[in-house]
Amino acid sequence: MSISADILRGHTDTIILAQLAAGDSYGYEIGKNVSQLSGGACGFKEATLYTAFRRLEQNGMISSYWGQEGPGARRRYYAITPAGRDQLEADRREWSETKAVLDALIVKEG
Amino acid sequence: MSISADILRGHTDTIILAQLAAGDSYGYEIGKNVSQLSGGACGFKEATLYTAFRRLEQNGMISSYWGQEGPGARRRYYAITPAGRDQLEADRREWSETKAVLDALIVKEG
DNA sequence: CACGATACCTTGACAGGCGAGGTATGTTGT
DNA sequence: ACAACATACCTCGCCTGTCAAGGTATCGTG
Repeated sequence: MSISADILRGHTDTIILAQLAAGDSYGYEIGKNVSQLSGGACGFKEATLYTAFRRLEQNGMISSYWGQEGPGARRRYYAITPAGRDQLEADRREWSETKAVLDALIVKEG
Repeated sequence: MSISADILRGHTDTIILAQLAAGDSYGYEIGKNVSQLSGGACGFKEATLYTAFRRLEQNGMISSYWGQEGPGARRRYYAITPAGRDQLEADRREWSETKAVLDALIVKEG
């Protein structure tokens, strides 16, 4: 986990939306995927993840439903909403600008 | 201010260190520089800035001294310490990794 | 039947950003 | 002379997102 929580802060929702843009998924899986995709550089703590789901659902960015697996641990699936896709678009644009701005502020001297 | 505070969070100290790496400066000036360098995309609120100075000084990343201007508003100058430069190096490396990881998580689908 | 993996959830503490408020000096306009 | 604004500093307390710690339930394996 070489990327600190404070730096990830603010990207949590975006990362979740990006995962859901590829298809419905559930908490445990999203957590695993993020760890894997980041090469272990970062990952969500469970509390962080579920807090984010509540927030996103309350804001209408995602919706949820219980999966119909046979017997076994139940899963709550999440789906991105149209509003969520709009938000993701905006977040991606913001991320693009963030990179440019922080490169100017952090990487370059003075 | 198109870059949200939550995204900037965690970069505050790094940005200040990067500014001070180019030479001693004081709060008001650093604030102006950051706004300018970011093209108005982001900026520090005063409270944020001065909180960060306290934190950085307490952690030995910067030191401070009062400027000797003639009459006029007094300025407290800050200088980066060797430990601060080490931290800045580490932060820059982390930023580099952050860009790669978040590109993988946010920009690419699934 | 114990143990680990899967899978969900809540509570309370903590830390950083910042709105709101304050102080003091110098300059500029009327 | 006096108001208004820019410079320049500071603190208090709220808000929000993260997360350690704790909990629940099911399934497969030894």
